[in-house]
Amino acid sequence: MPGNVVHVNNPICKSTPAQTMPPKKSLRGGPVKSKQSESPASSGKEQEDEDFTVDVGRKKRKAPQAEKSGKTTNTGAAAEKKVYCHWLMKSEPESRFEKGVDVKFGIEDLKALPNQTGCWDGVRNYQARNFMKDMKVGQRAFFYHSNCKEPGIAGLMKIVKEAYVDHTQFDKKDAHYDPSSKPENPKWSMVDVQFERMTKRFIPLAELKKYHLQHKVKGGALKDVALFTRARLSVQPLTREEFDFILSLEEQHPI
DNA sequence: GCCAACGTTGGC
DNA sequence: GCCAACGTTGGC
Repeated sequence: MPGNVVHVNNPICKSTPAQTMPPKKSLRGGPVKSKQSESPASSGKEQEDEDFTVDVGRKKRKAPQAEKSGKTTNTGAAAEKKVYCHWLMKSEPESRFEKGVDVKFGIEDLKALPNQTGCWDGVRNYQARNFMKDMKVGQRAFFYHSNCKEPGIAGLMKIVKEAYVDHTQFDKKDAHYDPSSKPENPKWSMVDVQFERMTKRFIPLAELKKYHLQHKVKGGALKDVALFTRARLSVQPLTREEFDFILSLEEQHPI
């Protein structure tokens, strides 16, 4: 573990939710409490999730600047919002300095945190943030290694706390400080995630791309996967089919 | 290090 | 609201 937990910082996680830490490096203390137990969603049984769409009536254009998420221009008509239950979240496993701060945070870093749990902070893109706001406790996400020697999926994690204010937006020392965001009206959110397991084998981006290209032609689960159709999004939704297909690759020989 | 894709900003 | 300039992401 990082000598001092201190800066595991990335577009991601640092702190451990629960955690009481020396006041000094605060940040880390994490966001307040982490009641990991009583989580709404996971009470009772694992709700078998299936993707579906919800009628959200007409969209209210709130207004923040560029806050348009999809291309759904919505002129009054009823809008539909797809509900996802599976996710892919990107983080960089290799050191890189942003504003003097190392943003490295690979799956091993998550695993090394107390309770193998951390908060996914640093997301500064509205679409990605909105997807995090849609996440529910108990849902699974792939931990994707980006901007590194071998990009691809390294493991699985679970959402253990739903979206709440990302405190790093107010921290001048943080790599993702956002001076335009005010505490009275925070712009950015984060969720807490817990390491679940490594995938049985690393699933390289290049392999996923081969399937994507193949599926675009012949049809298949990955024909529209966000990893390629919305490549720059750091938090992406996956349909159940996409998630299951990718997970099944663990058992297959690489192509 | 290059650069394509695409998100954000800000003038008009 | 349009759109050019600019900035960022992230594969290669």
